[in-house]
Amino acid sequence: MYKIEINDFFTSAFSVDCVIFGYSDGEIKALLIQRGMEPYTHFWAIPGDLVYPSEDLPDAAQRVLHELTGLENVEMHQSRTFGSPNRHPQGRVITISYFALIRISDFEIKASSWAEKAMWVSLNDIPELAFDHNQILSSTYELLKQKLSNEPICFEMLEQRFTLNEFQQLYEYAFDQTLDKANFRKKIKTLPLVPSNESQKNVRHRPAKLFSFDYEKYSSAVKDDNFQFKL
Amino acid sequence: MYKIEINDFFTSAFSVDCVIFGYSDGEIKALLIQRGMEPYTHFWAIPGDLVYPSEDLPDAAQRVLHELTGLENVEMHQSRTFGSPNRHPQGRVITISYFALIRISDFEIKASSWAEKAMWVSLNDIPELAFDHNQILSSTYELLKQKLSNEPICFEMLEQRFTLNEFQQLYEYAFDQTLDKANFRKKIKTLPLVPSNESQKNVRHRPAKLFSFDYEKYSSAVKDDNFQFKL
DNA sequence: TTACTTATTGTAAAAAAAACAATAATTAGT
DNA sequence: ACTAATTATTGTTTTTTTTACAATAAGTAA
Repeated sequence: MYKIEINDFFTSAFSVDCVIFGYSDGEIKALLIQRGMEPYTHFWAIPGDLVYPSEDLPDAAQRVLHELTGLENVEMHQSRTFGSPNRHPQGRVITISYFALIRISDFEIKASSWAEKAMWVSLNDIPELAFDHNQILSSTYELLKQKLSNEPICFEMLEQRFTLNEFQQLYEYAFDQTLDKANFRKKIKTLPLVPSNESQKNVRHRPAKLFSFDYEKYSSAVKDDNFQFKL
Repeated sequence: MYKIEINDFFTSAFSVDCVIFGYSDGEIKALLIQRGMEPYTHFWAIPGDLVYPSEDLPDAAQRVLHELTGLENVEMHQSRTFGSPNRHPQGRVITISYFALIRISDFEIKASSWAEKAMWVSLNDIPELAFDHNQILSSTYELLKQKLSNEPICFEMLEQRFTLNEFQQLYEYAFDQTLDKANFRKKIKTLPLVPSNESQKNVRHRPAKLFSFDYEKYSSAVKDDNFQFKL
């Protein structure tokens, strides 16, 4: 049997894949690109690419996302790592998936580098994706749902100002259940939601008031009162 | 500027690190080895090693754990991935950490391959470890604690038969709080705990009855009644 | 028999969640 | 100015869950 040498190990590469979630029109969406490059040319995919040999992973995620979609300054968190030996046709490539939630309207997406297109796709309409990206996306969505009930991250994808109904609907969508409106409002009374003096426009009924989430108040409540977000 | 070629990417390696938790004498412990090899010779470390170029990650975790500690057939789950460019002095090595919970008394540990020693170390007494292993261990312990409150994994580290007090004490240790015994027992009434006809031995007071956890009943309850473990 | 500690059951108070009902408010359109 | 439409908002009651605390019965080793 051939004896493996230390250098035989240093023959792999790794990539980062950036699962970016957004919310609009009552649906959670993911940012996808169309590949303009081998392999899987013209397939839709999660934005991702190889990591430079001396680049840190979070930096790589930011760089790759920017190169392919134009998105800048998006802070991502680690999701899972996928490493089947044959997941990449060009060699052994392990991928570390990262994810972030952003407000769709805050960013302009623009396909560049080898991305032919970039667009938001509702989680209900995800096509067949390149590599094992369907698996990456769905496992990251599970992680997202878990975080949604324990951390106030939904406000990263809601508009900066939102109605309480929009807030509720996001949860109803994610957990696939309807919630009692009155009780929902009682529950969120403990959260640091700041009412603005503006309201919904162009609706032919009483408009809902717009609220925003006060992150500072939230983190000081967590520290001082041991407050715990839970929905 | 030097143009990077595809082959420049395929110059990295990756490893798996196996965080094995156990419970005895009222403390959660981790299985550590002492390194008998460069780098970090004689340092204590989490059992881990490089992954073969065409080996799947879960397989690698099992193999490495077996080679270093003698443990066989331990099913592990993925924790996090650590990839700082300089975390390994011999090159770019990303590590994927895996973890498992086992019953200490069910296995005999035996250092082999390049491990000089292998032993269980209480989480209260973890020394300085090789590489970034202190960080890997503590972040995996956080993950463990999170899982402890949502999944019935504690029974993987309790003795196969345990008293309700031992069960309670494990939670008190992990979450660093005392619990009311009467209320704890009411809470766990919904769990499929099967009383055995044996009791504690060699105690000079009424012995506690020994229970075991019925995994089959649990999974069918999850499926049929939508039961959710929560402690 | 005694000391020890657990098992087991109970009760009352407090808090949280769920279910449901009623009223107030605001806008677009007529 | 009025109306239809629909949501916003508050309130009440019931049910369930959690918490706190107490008391008694029971089994074993010394």
